[in-house]
Amino acid sequence: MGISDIIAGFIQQELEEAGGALELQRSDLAQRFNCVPSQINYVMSTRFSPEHGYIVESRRGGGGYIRITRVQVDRQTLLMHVINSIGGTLDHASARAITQNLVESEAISRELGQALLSATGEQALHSVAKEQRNTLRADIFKQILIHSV
Amino acid sequence: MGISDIIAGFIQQELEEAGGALELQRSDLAQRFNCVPSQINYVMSTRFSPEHGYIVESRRGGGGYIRITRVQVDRQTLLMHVINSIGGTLDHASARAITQNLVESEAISRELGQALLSATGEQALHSVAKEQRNTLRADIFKQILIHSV
DNA sequence: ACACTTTTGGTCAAGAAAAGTCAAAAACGG
DNA sequence: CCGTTTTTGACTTTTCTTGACCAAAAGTGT
Repeated sequence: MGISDIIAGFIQQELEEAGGALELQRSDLAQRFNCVPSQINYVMSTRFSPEHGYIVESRRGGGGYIRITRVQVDRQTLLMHVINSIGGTLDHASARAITQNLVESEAISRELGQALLSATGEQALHSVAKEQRNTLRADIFKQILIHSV
Repeated sequence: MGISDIIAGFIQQELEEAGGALELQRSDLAQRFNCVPSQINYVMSTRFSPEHGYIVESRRGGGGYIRITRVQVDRQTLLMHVINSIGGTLDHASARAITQNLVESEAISRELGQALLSATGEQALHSVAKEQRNTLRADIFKQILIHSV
């Protein structure tokens, strides 16, 4: 087991104790585990990405920090389920149906639902050839959902 | 947390109590927080700028002051302004800058800002030819904003 | 009125304190 | 052996702090 796993484990434990949100300093962590600071970035991007159910915010400069927040599981699993169920293409009618479901089950806000439909509507995609639209629509749709977690 | 954050927090609290407008003295503040006066200018320009929704006026000389007024911009006109200012194409860096401005001025929520960037990011658009992306990005960006009003 | 002094606030640039990026090198699994 | 994941470190960018010097408004004495 490499150092990345050890660091990830430590963070998860801390997160547990802190109840889901945690603020730490990159250089501190690096020092504690005797690794280069950029290792922390690696751990963040491979194990605490939105896809994994975490939000990571940070700030540079004096007093900088890295804040990790674990996102609600219910919502997350539902969203992941939806994301995975969307294949490589998505037609407009399906997009509408899925969005409506998500909004009604309160997995996403009405506002975000509107954004999903706006971003993947015919108006937005009209410059792209018809045969390409459903592929693109799937990509955009999934990207928005992934990053909304 | 650095001193800038502490000062900003203090001012915001005072602003709250005073109902949105506040007059203070630079040297007083500096003394209270034990920092150089120019630190106050730094806090003003980084946290109470117009983009953050504040107007700051000041006067030098005897009885000088710094007056901070919280102002709420009309969301709709600001959005329309932005939408109109976006031409037929939009590169990723500009999209990021505009989004950040909108979020910071509270014209859109952080969530919608994230959606904007997700929908117009390289990830989402990778299936489309590079030469087409900036056009498409502009379309998507505008559609989301238009329907968010 | 006018010149001088005092009292404020403004600007800018240097340096320090973080965090981010990216790609090469190393380690690992099949 | 080959492809993927991990580890490192050189270089970049952002944010914050400090201090020296500048500019304006008010006060004061003539």
